Amino acid sequence: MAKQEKEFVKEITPQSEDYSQWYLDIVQKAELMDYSPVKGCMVIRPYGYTLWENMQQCLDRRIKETGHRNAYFPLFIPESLLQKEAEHVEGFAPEVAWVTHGGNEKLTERLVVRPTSETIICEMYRRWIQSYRDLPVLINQWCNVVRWEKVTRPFLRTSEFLWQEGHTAHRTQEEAEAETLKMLDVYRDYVENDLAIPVIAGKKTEKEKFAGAMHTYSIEALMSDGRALQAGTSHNLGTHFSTVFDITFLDSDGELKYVWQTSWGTSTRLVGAIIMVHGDDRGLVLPPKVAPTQVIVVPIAPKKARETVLKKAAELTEDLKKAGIRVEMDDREEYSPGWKFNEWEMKGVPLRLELGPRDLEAGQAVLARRDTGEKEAVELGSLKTRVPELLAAVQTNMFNKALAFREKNTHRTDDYEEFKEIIAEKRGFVVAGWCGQETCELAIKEETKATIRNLPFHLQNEKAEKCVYCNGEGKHLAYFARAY
RNA sequence: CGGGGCGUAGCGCAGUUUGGUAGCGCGCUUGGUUCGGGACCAAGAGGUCGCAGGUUCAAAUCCUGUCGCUCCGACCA
Repeated sequence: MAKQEKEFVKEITPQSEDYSQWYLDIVQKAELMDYSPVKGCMVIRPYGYTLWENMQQCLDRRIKETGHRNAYFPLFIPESLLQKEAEHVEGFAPEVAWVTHGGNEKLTERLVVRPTSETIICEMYRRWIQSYRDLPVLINQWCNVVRWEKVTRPFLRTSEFLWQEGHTAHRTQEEAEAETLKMLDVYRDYVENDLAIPVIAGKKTEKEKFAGAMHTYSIEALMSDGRALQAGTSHNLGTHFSTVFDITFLDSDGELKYVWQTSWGTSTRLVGAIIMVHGDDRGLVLPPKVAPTQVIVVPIAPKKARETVLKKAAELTEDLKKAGIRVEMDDREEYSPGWKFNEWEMKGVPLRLELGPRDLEAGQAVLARRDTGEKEAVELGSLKTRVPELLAAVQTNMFNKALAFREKNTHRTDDYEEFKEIIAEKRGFVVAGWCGQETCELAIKEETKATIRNLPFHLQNEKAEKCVYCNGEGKHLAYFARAY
């Protein structure tokens, strides 16, 4: 079977041969994106953009369900605003794009193209917030941001990318912390249930936190090559920004106080995660909940039966569409059924419905799953119930498969030699004790290229034996990995 | 930003060593036959050889510069 697969999809470099090339082949051949004339930027093609739109919908619904509303802030930020929060500027200065001219005239103050919108949003919050009655402010924005990257990869790191950024302001520290954690959990729920990607939720170390945050939480996923990917972050900004932007409110006790803020984001990078968590040598494998096309109908229409087959196939397509399924029929005459099978598998469509003369005679259709390759014959009358069942089964199976892979590739050790060996050879996550010292964190990074992805919540009550590096007291259990 | 690789038709490549009419496969167009895992026949279209200079009677080929993609390292969603 393995040999056969290779033959079928000659367009795509096998993962085992060159994982990076495999990834680059997929993003282009599956028509998710194309390179643009602008260095480091990409064009998201309709197939990729529909995927993104579906992802947006899933997350946007959750963001709204938790009481947030969408708004839009400007693309340009005056230099003086960005400069206000010292840590924040320092973090972003090397990668901002500057606007220096309007037409032919030099601007009196340079503008940055937003790398993130904390500063401009804070500038507005200062005007909008006066009383504790104005709080909390719960706003989200879907937009593009620009970070002048030196090394780019489609979806994973591009100079311009799409994302959502939530920005909230609260009356108390406790409320802000609760919001930060709540939104991280919204991300976890979204990524696990809609994208079928299991994640580790936890706290970032001081070294890895967002520039300007009091502390940062993240969800971390494991790609099929054993490298980790940060899938979403949620920051408790404390009063760092409200202090410098002077966002104050009069509390019920008559005292003027600074608001407590949060911000949180996920980006088109998650498209890259879907590709690398679920994809195989045949191409993309898309989770049914976000797949642009959930079912592709391929009629097998030899001349003598063409009309009856096409008619029935169109009818089935219509029925499934009415049942709320994203279904398309591929009745192009210039391609053979086999060619279409490979094409749609490469594009990751979760379910294929084959309908040929033999099926018609038997009053059935064949359903083929993208995730397992399994085929089954289904009575035409049962399709409307069987298709949703199978889509749900594919979704669940994809998550379980990814979870099993992550568990298999998560190793626990307190021995540094073993640690190095795992990171170098097996990759994946290594769970190890850490003393909390940045010196150890840095040394490990230098020697192994592995970073602390986060200090996971699910292990926060468990005692670490010792620091895997210095053998000192183990303050935390940390997830280490090489990361994208 | 440092080190390596690659830029020739939409895609994958040959041609560069030794300068002399720009080629192959796939794809594309037209017509016909096909259709249960990338079908076949026939006839066509398509390239300022990444870009800019230079050497030469003559440059895809030699020299200089530059841009892009990519891989490996330092910074980031």
